[in-house]
Amino acid sequence: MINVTLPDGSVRDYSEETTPLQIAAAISERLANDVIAAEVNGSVVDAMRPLKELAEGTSSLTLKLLTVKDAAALGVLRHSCAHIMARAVMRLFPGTGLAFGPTTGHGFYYDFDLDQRISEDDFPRIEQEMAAIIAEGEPFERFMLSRDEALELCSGMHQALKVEHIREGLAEHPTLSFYRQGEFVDLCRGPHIPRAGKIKAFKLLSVAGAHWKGDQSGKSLQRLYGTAWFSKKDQDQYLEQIEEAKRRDHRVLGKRLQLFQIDPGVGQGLCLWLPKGATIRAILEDFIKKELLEREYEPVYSPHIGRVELYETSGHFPYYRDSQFAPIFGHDAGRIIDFCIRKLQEGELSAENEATLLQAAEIMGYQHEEYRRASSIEEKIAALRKWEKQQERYLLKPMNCPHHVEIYKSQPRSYRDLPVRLAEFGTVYRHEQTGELNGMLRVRGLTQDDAHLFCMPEQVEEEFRQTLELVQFVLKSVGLEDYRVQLSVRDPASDKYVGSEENWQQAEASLRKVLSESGLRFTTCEGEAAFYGPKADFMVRDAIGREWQLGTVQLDYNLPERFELEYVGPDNKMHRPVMIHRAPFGSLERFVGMLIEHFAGAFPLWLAPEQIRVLPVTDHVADYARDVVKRLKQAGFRASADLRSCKVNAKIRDAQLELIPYMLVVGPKEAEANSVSVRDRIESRDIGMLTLEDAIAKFEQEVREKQIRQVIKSAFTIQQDETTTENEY
RNA sequence: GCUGCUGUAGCUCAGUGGUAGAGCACUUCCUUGGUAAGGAAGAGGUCAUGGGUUCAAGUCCCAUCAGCAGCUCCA
Repeated sequence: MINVTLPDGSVRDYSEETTPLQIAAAISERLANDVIAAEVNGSVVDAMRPLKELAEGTSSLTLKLLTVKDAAALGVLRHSCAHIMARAVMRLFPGTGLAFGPTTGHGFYYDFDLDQRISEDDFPRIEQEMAAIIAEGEPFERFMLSRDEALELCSGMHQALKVEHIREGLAEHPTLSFYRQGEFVDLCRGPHIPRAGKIKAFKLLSVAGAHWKGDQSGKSLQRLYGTAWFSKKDQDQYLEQIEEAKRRDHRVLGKRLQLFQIDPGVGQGLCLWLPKGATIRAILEDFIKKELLEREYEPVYSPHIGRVELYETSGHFPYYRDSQFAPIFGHDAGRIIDFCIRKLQEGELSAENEATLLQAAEIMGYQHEEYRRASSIEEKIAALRKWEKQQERYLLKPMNCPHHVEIYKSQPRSYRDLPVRLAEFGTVYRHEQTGELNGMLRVRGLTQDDAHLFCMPEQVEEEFRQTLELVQFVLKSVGLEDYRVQLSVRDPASDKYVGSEENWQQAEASLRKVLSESGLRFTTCEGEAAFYGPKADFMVRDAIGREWQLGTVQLDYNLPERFELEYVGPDNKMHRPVMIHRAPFGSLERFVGMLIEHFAGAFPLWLAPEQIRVLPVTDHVADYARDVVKRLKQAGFRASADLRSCKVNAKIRDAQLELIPYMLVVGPKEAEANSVSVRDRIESRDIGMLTLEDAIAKFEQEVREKQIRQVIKSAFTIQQDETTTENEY
């Protein structure tokens, strides 16, 4: 007998062969019908497995029956739907190789190894086949095999990837679980729904390429994405949210509202801020500048390029070489010498090519006596490097920190001067892979609202605390109040990090301590730290529930060491300061792109590029309209008049579509009374006639308070983390 | 960077190997109006670029460039 504790606290004994499904059936037939899976001792398992398996050798367990009402059950449903999709694909495309088929935040995918291309045109027949499988309602059956049996089964089914995975990825597992549904058998950890009929709504969404085990050099697979739900209604809501996200796309709105442009003639990932977009950015910049002055930051400016040595010292150049724009060489032969060094290091330079390259470098003016004398590869590299260092080499700056470090070093610092807080809207350039570029969200030239704080070790926690407070303050000012912090620490097993063990431990401990004390929600991510230090990233949820990585605070004990930063302590000895890198918005491109989507283009009054438009009813009141605009501008508003000789209806429609917060309709009546009829974009109606003074006072208050009167939200409320479930099998 | 899809007027998009199309926007004229589109006329094109196949290419093929989706990456 097994002792089972149910969520209501009741305890009962069941025979070892009893399944959670049978327990449900004993309670009520309806419950049994609703059961999707079970939660035993906190983990989700099949409802069709006998208790003795689930108890894992013990004689008691806690059991929760998961039904369509439990979010955890949705993942089980979707994973089963992935199996059904795979089954349908195998029926329609014989010879399909199976890779992995996990669930995602809102659905599932399955990777297929298949020569024939699946396109969206194939979706209807795949969906039809899936519907047929679901209608048959066959059960999912679990069975266990030894490694040898599993290998035999998978190779018998010609599933080479599964065979490989059992041999390599699952080498530690003595036995392996499989699930059978009709003729379809798949190596799978489970759990699954009892029968296919539980799936009430599903849809294939897209097909795209993927790599076997996420390895870029691995086999190319076709990934089919889909979603599945307990009800048609849930699915419709989800699909509507996808449509809503499309409607908000900042690339579409940015074009329609003339906020920014990315022009192939200028270059991939290089953003042109059009006047309206630039206005939003300028307002945000002014807002932050003012805030930083109050918090005793000092403004600095630094150039867009710097000597390569600067980034060699910082470590950025060697670490991120492939994602930077190529260095600018002052000497014609610089590029050839640089190429030779790299190829020598990689051992890929043939004697013939070496001679050719050197001859070319010589023609360009490289003096190579020392190189000729070199007898080993190391000596050759040293000779080339020595020459290289005598030449000018510049890099478009990928980070602002080295420049700010040099500013710190420009004078001797006393402990009395610390903390030194250097702030700059620093524009940096990164040669992101073409496939990564995405509107303003991922660009090659970006401006960070950057600052570097240099402080004594004992000041670190207080500075970090204040920085967290600043980030929270600025996010709140734009109405973003739903966020969590992700603490990214190093992966102890990796060697990509610079600096000593003590420094890392100290940095991570400080961040963790302050975060814990702050009361902020935070999660820890191993292996996500920057190469020079741990960081706390702000993950902000927007109006329709999507999460964005915006602000970041990073703690750095390493750059001060690399650049040998110092200050004179009270003991009259030299000490090493600690650096904090921080950017509350992250980059202005990304931040504004995110804001466009968050507000769906309808910015609050204090941020709207055009705040007020004056609409004369007839040409006869054009002069009065101009006068109103003039007075609005004198009061500090961004306003214009629509003086076209068309009907006021048309002017209103255009202003509404341009998402201008307020429209002031003026006709003979208003001109007579020195007043305006205010139309509110949000309410989409006339809210009455005010004197111009009263209207200005109303708008001024709204701007002063940074009121956010409307955030267009999605009706969609079912939200889960966008994390893909770990897919061990 | 990889896999796939896409590229026609300023925008959104039709276009079956045989003379380049629509709606909106734009320009001009008429209209002078009261809270989401008044009317008419006009202008606007190297069909992304470069090759190829063909009597004939926007349409078929190849390459390049750019965009999109996903993968991989993100200081």
